Amino acid sequence: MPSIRTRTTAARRAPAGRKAAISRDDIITAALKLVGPHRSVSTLSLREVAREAGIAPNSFYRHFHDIDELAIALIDLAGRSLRQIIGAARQRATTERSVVRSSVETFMEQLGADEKLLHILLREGTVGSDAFKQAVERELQFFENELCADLIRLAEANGTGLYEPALTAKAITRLVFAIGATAMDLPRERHAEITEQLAVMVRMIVVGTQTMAQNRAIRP
Amino acid sequence: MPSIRTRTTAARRAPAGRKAAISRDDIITAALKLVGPHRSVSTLSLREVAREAGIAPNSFYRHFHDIDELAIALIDLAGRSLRQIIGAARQRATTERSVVRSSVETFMEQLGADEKLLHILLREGTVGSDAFKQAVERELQFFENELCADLIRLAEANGTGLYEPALTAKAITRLVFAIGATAMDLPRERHAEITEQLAVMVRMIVVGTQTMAQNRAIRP
DNA sequence: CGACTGTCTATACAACTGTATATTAATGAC
DNA sequence: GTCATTAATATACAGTTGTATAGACAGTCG
Repeated sequence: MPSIRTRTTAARRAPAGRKAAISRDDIITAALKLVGPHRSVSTLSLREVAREAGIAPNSFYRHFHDIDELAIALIDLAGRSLRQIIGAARQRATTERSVVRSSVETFMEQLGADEKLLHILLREGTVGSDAFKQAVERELQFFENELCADLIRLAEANGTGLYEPALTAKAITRLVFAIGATAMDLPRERHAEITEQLAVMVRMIVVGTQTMAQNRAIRP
Repeated sequence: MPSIRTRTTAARRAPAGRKAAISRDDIITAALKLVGPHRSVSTLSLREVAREAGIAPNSFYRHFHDIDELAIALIDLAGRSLRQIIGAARQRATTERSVVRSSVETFMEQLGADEKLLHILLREGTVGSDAFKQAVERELQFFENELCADLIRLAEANGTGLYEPALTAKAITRLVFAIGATAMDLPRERHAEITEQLAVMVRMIVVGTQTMAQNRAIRP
């Protein structure tokens, strides 16, 4: 039966035992070593990750309740990282045309680099548990929101209209991720070609939304 | 050492043994019972399918060399089935606007019906072996080609231009499948809403490609 | 009628999985 | 130094998987 003094000086959860020899991040790093173009997060086993991290299988539970919790952590990490990269690229571009171009190009560059993070985001959206898919969905929504704000900003700056900005952003985001997912498995020589195609496709959506806005303005 | 008479009367592979008690299709049917919104083809195990089909695990090998071969058969089946359904819907529609509408609506209807086939196509595109992904890619290409032909036909009939028909078809196909994949996990009440959104998105692409074609025609 | 041939089943095995239990080792508080 | 607390481990267990091997059954042909 614990004494009253169980409550330590520090208000919440004072570490009164052995120092942790391995951290959550170490496990995440180990998991990242295992995933790749031919290995999806959802097929990782607890034991496999533990082996790669050099710890006993059971030690995994000290840091993650589930293997799914690990997967969600990976997805969050991937989303945050990619949003930062794309965001930086977008801020460098000012005109609308170059925003499309530079975003698409940066996206495809990340695909070329063997950054596992993007692969995770692209591939794991359709498999795994519900919590799993919701995590990917959440990241995509972040992208949509940022893109939506950017589209509105540019439309105002350039005086072009915008039909349903939120839908436009959604269409662009989903299309880019879908095409990116297929490009992932293709040899790198074809990436340039796909970048061109992707830019044209996005252009279609942008021109479409502008034209539809104009037509609505003309005959309300 | 086999005698020369091993070659039977029938030129190729005469069935001279026990009649097959179970067929490839029976196994495919069993596998279809197992997949669904929360179960992907790539996670099916050989034993599981055999159990569902009521046969011994080893009997599986008589009909499929791999579990991957089964998966590819499922993908092919799903692709053929869906193409037929959508194709029929498209033939019923004549004007361009109704082609977009009815195709999208038929697509979403299929999603609502608990047809496992569409689920397979939507979900398995990004996971599994290479042969696996190629099978899905092949089916998507079929859709693209048929849609492309339809777009050209309609553009000529209506006198509207078309900027890069193949790219337009690709953009539409990928977008519809991407949105469909996310809709799959949502409650059915929201399907109507998503159908509307999807129709607008596709409209954006169509209007975009037409406008771009016009602009190209004006200043060549 | 045999004999053959192909289909299917039974049994078995090694590898792997997630997790339960008990044990050891390290750290900070007293 | 002692002791409680906690991290990490070792061992173990039941379940699953894919597949190898060998045998049992049912048709067909000579």
